[in-house]
Amino acid sequence: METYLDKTLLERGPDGVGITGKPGSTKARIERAALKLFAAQGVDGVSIKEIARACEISDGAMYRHFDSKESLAHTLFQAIHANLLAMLQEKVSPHDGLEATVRAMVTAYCELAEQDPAAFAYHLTARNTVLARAGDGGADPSSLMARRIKAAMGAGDIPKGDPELKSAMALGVVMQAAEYRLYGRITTPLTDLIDTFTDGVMAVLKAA
Amino acid sequence: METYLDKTLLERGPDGVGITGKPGSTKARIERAALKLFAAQGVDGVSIKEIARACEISDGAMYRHFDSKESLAHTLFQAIHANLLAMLQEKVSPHDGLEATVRAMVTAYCELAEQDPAAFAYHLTARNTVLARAGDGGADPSSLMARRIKAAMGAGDIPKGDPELKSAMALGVVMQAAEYRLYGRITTPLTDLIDTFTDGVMAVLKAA
DNA sequence: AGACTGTGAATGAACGATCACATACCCCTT
DNA sequence: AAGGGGTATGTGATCGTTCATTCACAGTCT
Repeated sequence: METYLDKTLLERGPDGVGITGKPGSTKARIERAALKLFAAQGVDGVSIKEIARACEISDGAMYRHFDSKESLAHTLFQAIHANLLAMLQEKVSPHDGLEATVRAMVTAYCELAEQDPAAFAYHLTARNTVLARAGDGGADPSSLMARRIKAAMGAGDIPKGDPELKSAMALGVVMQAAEYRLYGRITTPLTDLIDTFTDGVMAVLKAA
Repeated sequence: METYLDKTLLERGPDGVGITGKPGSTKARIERAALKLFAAQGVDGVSIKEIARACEISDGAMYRHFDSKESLAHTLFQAIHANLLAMLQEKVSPHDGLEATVRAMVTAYCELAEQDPAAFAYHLTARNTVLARAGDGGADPSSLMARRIKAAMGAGDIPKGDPELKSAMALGVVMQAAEYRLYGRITTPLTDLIDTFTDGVMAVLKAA
């Protein structure tokens, strides 16, 4: 099942750079090829042979670097997820106010989406199929946001309500736009929209 | 590749009711079983045998009712899409103001999500993989929204900007929350949140 | 009799994974 | 500097399985 992701956008990512392997290494080339294909066709829609052909090695060689297709898909997702979380945590400080936290989060998503669209697209489509129900115990961006929102509610900065719900509504503002960008319905680089997103998210949070 | 959709929610849909076939008919039972499985595991993650077993018929009998798995998946998606559009168009009138239009759209999504979570979940995950880039020429809910937003911008009701972008941001408020609901992160029925969503969307649209 | 609906074995293709074998590279000893 | 053993890497044929689809056949209605 093929998607309609913007192919030129997918090619925009770093070239020989993988996720786990050293840039230029075979492992990195496998990861990069797999990432593009997973993003465009879904994990189930891609065969080992296809990935191997895309990075010009034999099927057998794949298994010198990864135990299985499932493990490759899982490794890639976890690495991207960890990377996103790191980008976020590096931008946000515990002393920041709500708006600064929102901006940090928006920026992290926008930067990943523009720097490495394939990684972002794979993360976007796979997050619900691989992330366990309870998540990793609140270590995901959304839980982090929910906690900040709860604190802001307690401090009276924004109206009270279900923090999880408000977090979803806030996240949606950015994520849906990012999805539109991946599918070519929006062409403005997301990094140019950080202010717009921040304002939009703040407006949602302040709404009753 | 299994997802972590809320299984009890998936079961909540109408039982022998399919999409195309008469309720209770074999065709309807196939459609219902396929819908649940597609929603939970993705089209590529489900085999014909699996669907057949789920509705207690033989593999061969499947082909008395559908040409292929792909055609079954496509038929289901198109029917749900058309149904969603009909629900929306029946609620919205050309004379309505922006807020009434927003409310109509929010209501359509929320009602489908609660009445038939499996159909909604499948629509949610499949819309990007099956809907062509240019869509069906603006006959999707989002394009409809974008047109209304553009008109409201022209009338000076909301700040000017890219209607497609604003439409994405507005849609995201509802869709991300709906996704959270499907994955069990929110337990409030979406139909109880129509006011909240409408307010949130309006806040986003009014934001600079 | 004839149309419709169902069965389950069969078919060929594609899949993920493994294997014996080959080549490249590095470090150690001479 | 030369040689040799070991490890890492790559190959492509091959395995058993599963896949979507087809088919001859059998009930079940009208």
